[in-house]
Amino acid sequence: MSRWQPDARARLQEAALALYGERGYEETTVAEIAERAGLTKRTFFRYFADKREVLFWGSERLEQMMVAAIEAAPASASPLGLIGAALDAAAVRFEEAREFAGPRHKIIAASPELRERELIKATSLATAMAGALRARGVGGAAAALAAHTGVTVMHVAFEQWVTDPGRAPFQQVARDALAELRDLAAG
Amino acid sequence: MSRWQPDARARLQEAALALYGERGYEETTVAEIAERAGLTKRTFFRYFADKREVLFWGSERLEQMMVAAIEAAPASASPLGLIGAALDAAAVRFEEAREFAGPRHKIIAASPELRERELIKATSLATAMAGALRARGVGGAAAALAAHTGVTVMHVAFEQWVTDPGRAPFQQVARDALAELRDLAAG
DNA sequence: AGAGTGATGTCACCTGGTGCCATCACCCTA
DNA sequence: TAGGGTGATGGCACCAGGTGACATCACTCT
Repeated sequence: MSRWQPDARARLQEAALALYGERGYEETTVAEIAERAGLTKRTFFRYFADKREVLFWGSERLEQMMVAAIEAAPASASPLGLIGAALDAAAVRFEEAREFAGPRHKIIAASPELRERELIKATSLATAMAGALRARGVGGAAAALAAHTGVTVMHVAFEQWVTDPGRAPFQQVARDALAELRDLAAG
Repeated sequence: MSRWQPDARARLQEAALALYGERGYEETTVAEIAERAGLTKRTFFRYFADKREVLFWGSERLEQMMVAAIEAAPASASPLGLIGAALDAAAVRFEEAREFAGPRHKIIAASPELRERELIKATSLATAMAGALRARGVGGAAAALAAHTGVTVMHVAFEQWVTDPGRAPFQQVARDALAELRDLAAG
């Protein structure tokens, strides 16, 4: 019998998601999360930089996957095609965590503090994507604009996907959203 | 002789700007800001919701001015023309506070916490502008996209303006940036 | 068997932020 | 002119997020 249960990080994440969902983010204390996970406040802060970050752990992984998708796209791809490839990669990631997406999204939407954190993650993602686009030869200003727009499209699609009772695959929703953008830009 | 000096809010803002600039945001405590302004911590929090907000007071005013500019634009204006009108209004506001723009921008750029706050202000601004665009007949999704893009252009222009030693008027920098965007979208 | 290592607990501490009540200058009115 | 609002401020206690320093204990390696 080991002294410590395994997967402390995952237990903390589950406990946080549950408590934030039950009582709300602000009404939940870090000590309560830790207790529910069978740990202490101090240990919580060893795994997560702050009370918000527990909901965003893994966002670097999404960033890596979308950047990799841009890097791996065929040489013939247009800038918008590269964004499409990145969105396909995001689809894979979102479907992986499908079960948590809804509750997590609801919690974040309800708290300004968490929305702030989400926005800075989105900016970080857009910056990384812009770098990847530049490496693929997309011009500087266009790269930043395309990346930010791509992230905006992703959020729009995510919102639809997560609130859609039928739950069409994210990939399809995202592709539709991107096509809509294309029409808007053309029209 | 009155018990209180006038303009407590302005004094707190000046003290905060000075201290954040001298020591950095995180290294400055609210008690220190209050003391420098001849007040107490408790009073600081009567004027500002938190330690960050002292740098963002007045952002509703910018929002109002940009929205008003969209509402007042000639009926013949295109969506991009409406964004241009909003940027002109922003120019008026920025030139008003020209002397503080540089230090303030530097402080915000140096602190993730402050960047988060700036991002949520930008989102709020974009949302308000999108509403004004819709009221002017711009279609729903296009309105949101145009508004967010407009705010992005504003930030790009601001960055150039604030770091430019020659300090061309913001209006001119913003118009150039908008023209660049137009070319990108067309090309 | 003993030293080393890594995850955790414990404790003290600082700071942001809030609720509650006291204080005091000013204004208004009788 | 006395006295009762009123509004801005101070003072204080308190909670929660977050951190540094050190102790503890299971496990591993030699």
